[in-house]
Amino acid sequence: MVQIVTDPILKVPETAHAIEQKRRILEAASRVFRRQGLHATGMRDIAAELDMHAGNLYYYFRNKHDLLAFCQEEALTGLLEAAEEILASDAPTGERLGRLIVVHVERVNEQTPGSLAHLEVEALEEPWRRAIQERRDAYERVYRLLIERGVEEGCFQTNDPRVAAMAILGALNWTVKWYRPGGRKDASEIGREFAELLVAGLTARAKSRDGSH
Amino acid sequence: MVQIVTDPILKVPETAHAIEQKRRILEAASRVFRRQGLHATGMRDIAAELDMHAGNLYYYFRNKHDLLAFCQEEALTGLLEAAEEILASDAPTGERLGRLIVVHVERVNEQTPGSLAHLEVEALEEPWRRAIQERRDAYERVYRLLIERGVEEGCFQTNDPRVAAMAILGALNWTVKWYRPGGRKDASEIGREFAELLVAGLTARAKSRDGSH
DNA sequence: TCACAATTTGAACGATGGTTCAAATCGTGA
DNA sequence: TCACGATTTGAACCATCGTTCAAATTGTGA
Repeated sequence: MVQIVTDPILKVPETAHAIEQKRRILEAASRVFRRQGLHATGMRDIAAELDMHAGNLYYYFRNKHDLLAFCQEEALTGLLEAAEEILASDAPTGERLGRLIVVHVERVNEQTPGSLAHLEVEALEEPWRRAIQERRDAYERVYRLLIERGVEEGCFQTNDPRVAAMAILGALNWTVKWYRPGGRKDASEIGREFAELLVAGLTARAKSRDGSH
Repeated sequence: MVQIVTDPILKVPETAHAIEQKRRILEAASRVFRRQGLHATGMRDIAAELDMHAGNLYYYFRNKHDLLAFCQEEALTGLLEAAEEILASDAPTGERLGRLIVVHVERVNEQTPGSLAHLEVEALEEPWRRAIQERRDAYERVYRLLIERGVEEGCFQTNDPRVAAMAILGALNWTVKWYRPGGRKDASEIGREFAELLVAGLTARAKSRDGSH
């Protein structure tokens, strides 16, 4: 994982135990953030989730922002890797966008750490915020570039690919506000229905524009 | 404005000055909430925005939750009124949905108090939370019912009107995270482009389903 | 001008939560 | 078994923030 802060690196011996503890702390933090909400979660809550004391968290993380940024970093890394994989495939553009949508909804709703990716970057202070914001921007660009490519190919039609990308990402990100595992539909189904709606919104007008249907 | 808390009503003489002060406080609170973020805004910040002291806020509002709920209540009232007006019109269903979308984006981004409507209801405690959640649910139902009506009429096609409604509302609500007044496009333009994309996503497959085009 | 209600002030209080760190405990290799 | 590094504890500290309220100030009607 790329070091994302510019302060002197916190010196923790990279023992197997330390690596495992950091992973456990990040996972616990994500669960509690998701369950209680970001702002209602304190360091004591995260520590309690692991039957440890808050002081211990500071052995592995510089401060709360450091911990939160690691959570978001990991989530964004997962999304970016998934995005690269999908972009590298030779599927049609519309199908690629659809798969991006499904993967996004799945990852932010069904996997920890996941739900915090770029959702509340404003809860971070500098320099963590900038680091995460850049990763987030890179992820948004994936959507915009894919939409632009679709417009070039003639299979999408939109006046402003960036606005379309933001609309799509908004729909996807807002799912963490209302979707709960264990309901009538799982995140994959939600993702697929979102993909149908949102991709159709782009392709429909391309079809009616070029008259071929 | 309907009294939304069940605690004994805070006794403030309804003088012209008091009414004007509450309005000014709500407007200032919305501005600061919007500028700094809900959780980074304290009572002292809101008071400072009006060159007054935090203690004074407690003359007009029971507590911070009361103030926040008033903000959200006002925003939701505006949205619900606009929704009722649009539903009462005799425009085609797709056009009505489009107008709802535009009005929503405009209201949450260009008007104070606006941006806080149902965005962070989880920041409220009971009984304020329940009151706002009910209003919010009523507003979501407007979208779902309109989509269901469109499906019945054959101009929309979707497997799950509720999921479609949530996708649309997610796209709309997320605009407060990234849209800033003064950019290349105003909120109305953003709203119109959203409407094109999202309504097209519903109508497109209805067209391809019934084969008439 | 005065009495009184309305309104504002601003210091203080209590709770919360991030953070620190000396001491204690644990784990490991010799 | 022991020394030493790794890790954890947990109380304390400090800052912040919501809230209170006695006192002061302002506004208004008689």
